[in-house]
Amino acid sequence: MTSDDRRPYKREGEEVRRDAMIAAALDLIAEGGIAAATVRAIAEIAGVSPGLIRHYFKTKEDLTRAAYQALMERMTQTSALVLDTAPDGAVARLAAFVAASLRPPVVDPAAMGLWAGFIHRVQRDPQLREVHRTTYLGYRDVLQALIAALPRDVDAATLRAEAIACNGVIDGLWLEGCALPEAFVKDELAEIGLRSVGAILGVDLLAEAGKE
Amino acid sequence: MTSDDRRPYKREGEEVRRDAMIAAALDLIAEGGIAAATVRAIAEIAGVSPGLIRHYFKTKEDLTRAAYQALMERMTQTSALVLDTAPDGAVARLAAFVAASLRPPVVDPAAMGLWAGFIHRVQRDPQLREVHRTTYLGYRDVLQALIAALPRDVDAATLRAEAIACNGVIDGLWLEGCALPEAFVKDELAEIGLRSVGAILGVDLLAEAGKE
DNA sequence: GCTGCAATTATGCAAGCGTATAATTGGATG
DNA sequence: CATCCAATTATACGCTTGCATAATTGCAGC
Repeated sequence: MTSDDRRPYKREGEEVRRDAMIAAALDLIAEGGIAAATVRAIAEIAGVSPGLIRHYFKTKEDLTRAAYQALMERMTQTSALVLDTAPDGAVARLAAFVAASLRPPVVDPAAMGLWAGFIHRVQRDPQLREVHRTTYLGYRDVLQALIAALPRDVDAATLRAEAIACNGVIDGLWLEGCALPEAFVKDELAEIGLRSVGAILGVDLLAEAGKE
Repeated sequence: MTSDDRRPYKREGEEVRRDAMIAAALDLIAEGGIAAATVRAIAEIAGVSPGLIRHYFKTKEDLTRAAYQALMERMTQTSALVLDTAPDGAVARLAAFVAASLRPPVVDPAAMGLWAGFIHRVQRDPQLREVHRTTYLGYRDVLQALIAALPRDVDAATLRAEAIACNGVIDGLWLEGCALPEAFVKDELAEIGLRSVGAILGVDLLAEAGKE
């Protein structure tokens, strides 16, 4: 005999379901922190019963790992996208990259909340740590390549230090912009970033950025 | 009739107990994330029964708020402490302050984990947000005062932008040093920070910092 | 259309959570 | 040294959590 109040469902491939669960987890963490991403809540947003999560992820920690990896890949992808539409010229490209990193949608409180929510696990879980290291260094390498393309003459050690410093400026300003959005007027952060990175590198990025 | 297996205790003043609970909460969050800071665990580490927490903090959220405030005050205080023993001269004092912010014990993975753990609540809880704003701006004011003391001639708006930028550099480098401690050799971050802040302000901080 | 099986849902459980409330006790006060 | 009250502990309750397991169902292949 068949029970009649059982939720109807549609069969889906494994990938569809996994992606839906990961997306749901990220949405929940972004909005309500790690604590909000319970198995039941994730299931509800993914349009699925809680049991199915267990079916696709051996444990909740597994789902968390997958979500973090997806997040980092998405962020890296977004950064790469900025470069595709950047203008010609080394200085202009660097300026565009810096400015884009300090404006919405990159500067976004929700993104920071998401990132911060994972930090603790990243520090403890070696697998997550490796994902973090790779993506962070990947971003810095892109920045370093942009700096290296500038019409200057510097040695490798200086270049590395400059890349770290510029990355630090960008990260720090990004952080402050996310944490206290109302403390800065529109484009203030981008201007400060351009001026600071320019000062560190001895290049005028502000003039170049205004041209677009 | 008195029960005989009841835990003996010593009476303490309110402040002693509150401090102990706050310290216990911070320790737990630092080690195991926000999730580890349960009422029972906090009580155990504070050497107290769980019920007492409810007695001194109306709700757990209250304790969380107090812990965050204590954390932020401690961090600012630690950085500012250097100023007491800093050498004379505006440039040297600024250099000492910047360098101290980019070395242990300020640069500390546990501190970052702690900070990250609070971020989400900071974004949503207006009271926590106010604590964050105040302490953040407090730190920036100290930095801005140090910059203003430099033997230069700049207007107020430029000074503010410079303070934000320098704060951004420091925050960003601090973050990277905490997140990937093994990615930098000793004092590398401090040197990069000094060079970058110096470049932004048009002052040579590195030469000055080496003198101590 | 029937069958079989993976995909999916439903149910249950033990543990841990924050909080409320009642009972006990330490130690200053007289 | 008896008293008394705030400081403290103990107990219990209602929820939620992650996870295990059993029951059901959609749908492709015959």
